[in-house]
Amino acid sequence: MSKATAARVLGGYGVVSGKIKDQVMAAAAALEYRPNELARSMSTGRSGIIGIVVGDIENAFFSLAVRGISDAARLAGFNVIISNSGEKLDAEKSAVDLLIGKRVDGLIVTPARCDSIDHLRHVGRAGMPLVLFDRSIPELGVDAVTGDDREAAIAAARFMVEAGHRHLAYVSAMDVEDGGLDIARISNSAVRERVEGFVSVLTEAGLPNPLHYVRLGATNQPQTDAVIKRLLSNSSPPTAILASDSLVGLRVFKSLQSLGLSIPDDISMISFLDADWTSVTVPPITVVDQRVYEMGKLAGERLVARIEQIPLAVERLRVSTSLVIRSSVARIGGLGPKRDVN
Amino acid sequence: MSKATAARVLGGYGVVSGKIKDQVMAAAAALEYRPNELARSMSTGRSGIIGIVVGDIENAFFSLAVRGISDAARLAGFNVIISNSGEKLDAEKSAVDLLIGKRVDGLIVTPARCDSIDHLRHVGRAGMPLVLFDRSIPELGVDAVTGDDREAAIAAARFMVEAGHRHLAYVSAMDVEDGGLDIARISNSAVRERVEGFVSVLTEAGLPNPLHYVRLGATNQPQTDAVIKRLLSNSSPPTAILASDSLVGLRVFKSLQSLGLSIPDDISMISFLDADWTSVTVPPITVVDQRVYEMGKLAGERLVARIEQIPLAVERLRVSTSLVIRSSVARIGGLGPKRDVN
DNA sequence: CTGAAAGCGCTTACAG
DNA sequence: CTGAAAGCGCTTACAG
Repeated sequence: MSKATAARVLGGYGVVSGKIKDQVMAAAAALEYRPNELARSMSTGRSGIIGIVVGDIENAFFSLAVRGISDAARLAGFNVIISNSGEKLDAEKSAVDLLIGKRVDGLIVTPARCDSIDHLRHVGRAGMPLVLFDRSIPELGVDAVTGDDREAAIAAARFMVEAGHRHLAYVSAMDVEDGGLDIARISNSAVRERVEGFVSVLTEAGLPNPLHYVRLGATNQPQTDAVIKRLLSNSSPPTAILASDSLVGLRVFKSLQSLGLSIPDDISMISFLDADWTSVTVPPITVVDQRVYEMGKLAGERLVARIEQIPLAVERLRVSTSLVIRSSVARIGGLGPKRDVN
Repeated sequence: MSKATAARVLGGYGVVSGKIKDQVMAAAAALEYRPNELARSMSTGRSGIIGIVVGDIENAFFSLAVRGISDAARLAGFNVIISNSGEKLDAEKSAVDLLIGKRVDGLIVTPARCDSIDHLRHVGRAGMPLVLFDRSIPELGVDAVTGDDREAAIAAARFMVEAGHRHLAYVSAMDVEDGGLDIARISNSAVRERVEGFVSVLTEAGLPNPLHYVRLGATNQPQTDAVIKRLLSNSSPPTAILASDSLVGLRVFKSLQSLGLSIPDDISMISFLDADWTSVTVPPITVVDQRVYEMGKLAGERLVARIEQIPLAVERLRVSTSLVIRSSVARIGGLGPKRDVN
């Protein structure tokens, strides 16, 4: 029989008689035939692959997200190929290029910077849908799935303020080039919005200098130790710290621990992400639960819808967060903070 | 000029004059040309992709390993495509099939079961090198990168025995079908070897019933709670627990905590893997440091060497582990265990 | 229902 | 140094 006929049954397209079909299947099984997906993709123009570029696969935030995306992808018959940018713009650029080269059917990326978008425009021009994850870039005109970062930070900060805290710090891992901190110029929209929310609560509460204790650059343990030490050496040091993600949170926790400070008696803290470690420390840590799996799933579903050309308005999808209250925030009484630290 | 010439400069092969080269490059840049890697792979027979099938990407063990593999791959000019088996044989089979279909240049897989290997033989027959990760299957005749699981378990068990413990438990997440426990039939070689090591120490120390407290099936929190409860309801319950991985370790920790037991006064424990959470608990947990990143890197390098057809004997590469002693194992004095639990 | 041809976008010899 | 042809393994119309 002809190759075309065999191809029809193996490829599952066209029409073939039952008898021949059986013969082909038998032969294919005997020869351990597996279709060459590469060739198939070349003809059909679809690779069946979704490309993902995340900041750091070792970060629980991203690995959970990846599982969400993968589950959505698998359900729709897609596979995923994952790249790590390490939150470096250059790595992100080449990852995107590579994935375009592999002719993925669509891309999900966590942009390291929201102010450098040429490489992201390429993907649209290459005819592939793109959905942004965790961070949004309105100018790009593509879908984005994020948390409700502003509201989350507001809830966390408000919780601390209501507990009586007057000096609150926000600590993030974001790399910063210059010393000056201009909120509007924070290039990661998630961090920017969190800081905005944080600052708005402090302003609302009539606290002075809301930006005073906002610190970026806690990218590793030594850096974090330095950040914390500087924070606490202040004349009226913060009594509560909001950590921008669970990695930062863990580092802050370790810093505090190594300084011999006890939580929440000496200092209070809240961390983003309901990570493993937050529930087994003493005390357990109050966290912002981000529902990352849902975020990933939503992003995956959205991308699939785009690939399948379902008509949809470009949107920013926000997944709501909630505060999981544990025991890391002290209630501070009467006149000013109770502390015995310096 | 001809397509062939343009292809030569874009593809970086053959010889082209400098002048023409510049023209082509300029035109390519203007048109935002990206080579179609699919087509390239079809012609060359190389996809530049390494396939990875892991048990669970959310498990820190695997995400660290994936980073090791990815780093090795990237250094050699390969990209990775990751699949999750969830430790399910069926999912693993289809992942392997899929990756073969994608014509990856080689595969690294963490076999869910070491006693079901047909699908793994396929990859060799499809002409692709395979390296096993974390678990070894000698019959398959392919490279494997593992920890020194036997020695690691021996070191951990010995540490406990030397601290005076006489009743030691081993808890793992492995799924088991029947109730009976036959070490030789544990289908995950890493777990089997750890149990062997564990048992050998108990035997050597002249302790009765070395298998008595070996428990599998701690696959989630409720299961683990049940396992722990059963263990402790024994007439002479274990005074020390060795957890087979960091997920099990965390669950065991939480179980113990929820029972109101304090570590190490009421009960001691050691966990495999130097995971995040193990250093911030009270007390910090003594762990088996598995150097997973190195394992991943080694596996990646080995696979690359195979892809590049460097002649090498088939080997099992073992990455040594070490015990990180913290404070979760109590020294038990004089006559029998000191405990006040039931 | 089945066959023969063209094409996907590259690379690889083979000529000129 | 450059061009024209063949081929990688599929799918997609188009005939029969």
